[in-house]
Amino acid sequence: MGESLTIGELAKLGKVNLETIRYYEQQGLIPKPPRLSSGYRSFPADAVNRVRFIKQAQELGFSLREVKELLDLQVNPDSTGADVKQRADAKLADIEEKIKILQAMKKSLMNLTATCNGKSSIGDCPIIKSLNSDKG
Amino acid sequence: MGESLTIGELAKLGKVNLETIRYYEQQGLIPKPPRLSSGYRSFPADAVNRVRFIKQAQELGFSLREVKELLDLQVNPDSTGADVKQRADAKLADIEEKIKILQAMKKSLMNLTATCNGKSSIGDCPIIKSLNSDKG
DNA sequence: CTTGACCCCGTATCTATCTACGGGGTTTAT
DNA sequence: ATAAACCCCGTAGATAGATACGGGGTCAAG
Repeated sequence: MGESLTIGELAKLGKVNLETIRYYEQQGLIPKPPRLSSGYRSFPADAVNRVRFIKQAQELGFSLREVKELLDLQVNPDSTGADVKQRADAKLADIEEKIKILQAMKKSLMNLTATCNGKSSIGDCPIIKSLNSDKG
Repeated sequence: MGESLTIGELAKLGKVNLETIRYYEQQGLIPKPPRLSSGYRSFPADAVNRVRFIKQAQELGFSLREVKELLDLQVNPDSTGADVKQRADAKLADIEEKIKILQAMKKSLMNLTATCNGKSSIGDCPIIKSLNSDKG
């Protein structure tokens, strides 16, 4: 353990473009890594996890700004525990909301595949309807 | 019921910009509405649900292209049930994956708030680590 | 029958998130 | 010690998803 990575290695392991790494660094999503005497970046091995986390969170509909907020929850050591808790709770609410909606979508889709299980025409199976339950 | 909406009303009810409605129509996410003699669009009342669905799905990380695929599941009447089922199952897998990741994030966050419950400094509560369980 | 709010369309502009380019140093394998 | 492969930086270009602009019709109230 404790291997360090070049930007290219990190990009490959994180399954993103090399330029994306530089972009994330610029945006403060990845801490600025130390440099070798050559000027090359030298990333710690666990930077891979951070890159993947960013990508996954994005796929869940979080903007990079929001991802940064999530990451800052664990990084910011000068914020009080209470402050962190408050922000974490807000994120938690976001997450729970997403889960709820996804579960409603899942239910509708399962209903759709059950209803239209291999033959009948569909017309208007209620994918949309099962959302929009109550929120405004 | 059966009221029809102007584009402006639809935008307001759907909580999006008016231009966004035209954009969605252009992109095939909203069916082209009939026009009044004036040329004004006349949307059915339930277009609101569609707009909201689109927004919600986006917040869950689906691109507009993917949203369209979801919507087409219910609209396309000339696809066989089996075809629809296959595509629905694919979407279902996407959704379940998202739910899984969100649940992992939720767990980590809850752990974080529990651990750092109002006082201790945090340092490196494992938000990131609990993701990246196994997928590649 | 005018005024303000609303709609039309086409086109241009904006933001977020990358991705590519170009000219140059560095490392590595032969 | 040289060629391939990699990295640096700054800047430009690409893509998705809106948003805005501008010149002009339309509708409803007074």
